[in-house]
Amino acid sequence: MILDSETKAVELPEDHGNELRLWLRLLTCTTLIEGEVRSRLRERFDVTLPRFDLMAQLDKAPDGMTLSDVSKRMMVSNGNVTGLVERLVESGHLDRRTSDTDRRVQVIRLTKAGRAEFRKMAAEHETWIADIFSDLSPKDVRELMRLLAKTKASAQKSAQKRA
Amino acid sequence: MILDSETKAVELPEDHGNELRLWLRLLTCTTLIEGEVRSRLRERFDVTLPRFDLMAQLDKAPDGMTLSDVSKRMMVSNGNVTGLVERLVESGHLDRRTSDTDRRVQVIRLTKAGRAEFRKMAAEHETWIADIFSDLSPKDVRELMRLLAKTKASAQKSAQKRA
DNA sequence: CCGAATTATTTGAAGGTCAAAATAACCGAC
DNA sequence: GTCGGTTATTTTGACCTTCAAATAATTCGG
Repeated sequence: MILDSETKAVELPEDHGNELRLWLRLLTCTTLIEGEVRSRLRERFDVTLPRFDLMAQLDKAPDGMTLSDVSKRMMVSNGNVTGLVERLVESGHLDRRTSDTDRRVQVIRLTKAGRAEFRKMAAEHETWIADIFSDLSPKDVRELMRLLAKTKASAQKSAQKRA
Repeated sequence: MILDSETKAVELPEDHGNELRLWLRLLTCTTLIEGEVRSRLRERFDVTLPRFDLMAQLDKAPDGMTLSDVSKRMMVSNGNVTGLVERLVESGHLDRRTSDTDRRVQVIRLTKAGRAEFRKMAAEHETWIADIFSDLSPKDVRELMRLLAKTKASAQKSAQKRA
């Protein structure tokens, strides 16, 4: 806080240019990589990224997940998941059933075919990612992991405060 | 390459788990921050992120931009920009005119009102970003900038190869 | 000048996304 | 048991997004 020539308190606008530039760079990186993954998934497997992501979640949960679980994990809205699941059940990748113990709950699982399909995609996907990051040394990777963890914590704290 | 017990050449599947985890963390960070910015923009100014981003591009270009320029800068499709611009012209934030020298080209600019509105939003936006990254030291910020630049270059190289 | 290739933009179809409202089912206190 | 609050999901409406095809205008070689 400083006092101006008329002795009135004014805020000194701080310079947050570096943080802003960092955010733009982070966004650019992610957009770039995401776009690359997206188009490879389409080309090679004719599948969208959201479908791939949903299947990835289910692959880690052999006993299935509820729609709410999925929506939390994927950080997307409930209504979004409804539609996504709808289309994947339609195409035979997912199995959906109402829970025995709570009739509000839908439990979804990969079908046998869905799982096989996903495993194929996942294997190739992993090599794409490796290639995309191939110019980073193991040390770079470790360091980025560390700094991004810190970033995530900072962002969560900021979001928390507001909520 | 190794030889298995039946003397047949097989690929040794390398472990790219770290790169994969790095990618997921990068994605999580970005999604988290983007969601936060998105909801603050909605709450405070009732504006969507894509509109804000488009206006941000135009704010840096007093003489306007063509739709193609915008779509390259924003890394989104042409058709996308058409619709976005359509709605912003409608709401009086943007001015759109056909180029004098090339009648295929549409030049768009911020209107006076649009620019004023954007400046207000941008100022506040910058403080949000600063807050979101506030737990990072200046050194962390520098280091992240450096590593993300390296990541971007690596990703671009990988995308290049494929195209 | 003419036609082919290129470039800028729009349109259309399908899908993804959110917030908010609606529906449905559970749960706990009476 | 039933009323009220909570939780799980779906629906709705608006918007964003992409790709591919269509339209329109420019450029350039001949």
